[in-house]
Amino acid sequence: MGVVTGDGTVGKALTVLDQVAGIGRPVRMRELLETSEFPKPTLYRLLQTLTNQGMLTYNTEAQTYAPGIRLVRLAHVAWSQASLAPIARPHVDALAANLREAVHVAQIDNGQVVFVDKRQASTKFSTLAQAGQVAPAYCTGVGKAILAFLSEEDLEQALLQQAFHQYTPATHTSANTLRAELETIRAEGIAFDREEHAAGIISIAAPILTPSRRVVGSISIATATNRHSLEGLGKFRPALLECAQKIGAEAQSWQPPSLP
Amino acid sequence: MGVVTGDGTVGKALTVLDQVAGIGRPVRMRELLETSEFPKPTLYRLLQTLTNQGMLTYNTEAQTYAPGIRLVRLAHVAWSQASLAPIARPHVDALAANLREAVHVAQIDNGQVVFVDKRQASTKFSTLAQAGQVAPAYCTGVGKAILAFLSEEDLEQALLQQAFHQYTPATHTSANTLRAELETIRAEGIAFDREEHAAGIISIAAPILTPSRRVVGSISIATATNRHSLEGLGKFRPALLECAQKIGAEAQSWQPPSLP
DNA sequence: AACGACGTCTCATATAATGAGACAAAATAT
DNA sequence: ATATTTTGTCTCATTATATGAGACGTCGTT
Repeated sequence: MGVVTGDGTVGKALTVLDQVAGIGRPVRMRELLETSEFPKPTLYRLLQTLTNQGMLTYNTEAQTYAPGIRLVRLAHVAWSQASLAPIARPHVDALAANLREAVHVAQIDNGQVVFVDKRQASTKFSTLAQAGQVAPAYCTGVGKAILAFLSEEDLEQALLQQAFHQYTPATHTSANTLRAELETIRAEGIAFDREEHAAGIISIAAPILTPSRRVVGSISIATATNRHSLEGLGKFRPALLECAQKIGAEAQSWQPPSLP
Repeated sequence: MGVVTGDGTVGKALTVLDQVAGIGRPVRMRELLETSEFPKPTLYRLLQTLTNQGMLTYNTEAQTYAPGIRLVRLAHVAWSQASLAPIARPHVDALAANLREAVHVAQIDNGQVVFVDKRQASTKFSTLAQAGQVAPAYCTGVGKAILAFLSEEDLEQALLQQAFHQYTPATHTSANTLRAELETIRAEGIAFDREEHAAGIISIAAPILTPSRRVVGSISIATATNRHSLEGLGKFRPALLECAQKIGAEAQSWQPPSLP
């Protein structure tokens, strides 16, 4: 599920690359080996290949691997072409200027949502470093906002890719209860995360729809329950919808990366 | 030079990935084939593999390839770990707030410089989309600022990687004239691009040195000759050095990706 | 000094990839 | 309307690459 297997050595190398990238800090080969599907010499060789190619970097003193500068080079190209963030950013900045909360931009990818940008009026917080974060679709505001507007076929496919793991008592644990809520989201144009993914975190989200009603992503305002209530978040609905509508208008010719 | 060959199928796939990413817009297989080193079925299969893996996306209507969402996911991890930008950004924002010009952050990669961030007080211009851009080291301010502070061994290696192509009459065309200027840069702590890479474009740059005098990158202020003179750029020297020093202090434990 | 942990290397064997040529569909030229 | 060209896709005999058990070396721990 998710990452396609059966693509020979390239697939294996990318699996290793994902594993290193997923750790989020420099990591030794031994630690990678613990959860790797590959035997030690194979893992070693794949790490060597990726390092030689600049996709990973190796710290000889600490004996650790980390993402490499070639990945950074590819990163920016990918971000500017394959994500909504360049189109969305000016609109999200305008929205965020009037808020104390952060505004997120997300897209769907293999049934998960990828946060591609986060903007906040305050510049205290590093933004891009938190982009690229992945979350489940079925229990996030941004995820449900996208699911609700997928085509019937894409929705069925996406529902098969949900784990329905119960993160909190509020989490959907079946496709059927989720379907019912998706109907409501379609009617109201807005999705809420009611502490479904993490206790104490709520959000309000709107889908980004092109003029031809194709869903390409979503935006959300997330906050902590000790800062806002759901009712309080509801007040952001008009501004959020307007912002999403403006992004959608510019995204008519933008093509989201298709599912593998 | 630059990208290591001899890494089998993974190396080939990454070469194709770079080619698609380097185009900067969706591209058809035929166009890729024109400059590809691979025969048609090989290129076709590598493109299929990368698309299956989510590193590229394929638009069936336009029959074009473009970077895929999996690359975006990897992108953000790489950017936050493998680039100086997260550390540098708050300092560069503070510097840029007082300027009309853009401030760039760069790192060295295989003898070239990679721009990893660009900040400007005005938000009119898309910033991140221009990061990831690569330029030669020998004829850019950021490049010369880094070269001047490399170890003897790393400098020799980097000089071998310079093409010394003459972009303008001001461009260095030999290692010897460059070495002389690197001495001056070391003495003054500042590098200038005197229309060496592009006519009409000048910049002032400072290396980012950790407390242990390791060069990890550089920052620069670039402008057009019809907006500033070199003398005018010289006035930014104290602020640029201070900004670089602050970044360097925080970068002591940060490890730049090592050369493959 | 002995042992364990971890990274690195070897090579017989297995698997994956190659690329010329063929084919199909769409686009272009006549 | 028909012929030709272009482009993308597929096949398969052959070649090249990759595998992974076991061994080895270095470093850390006991």
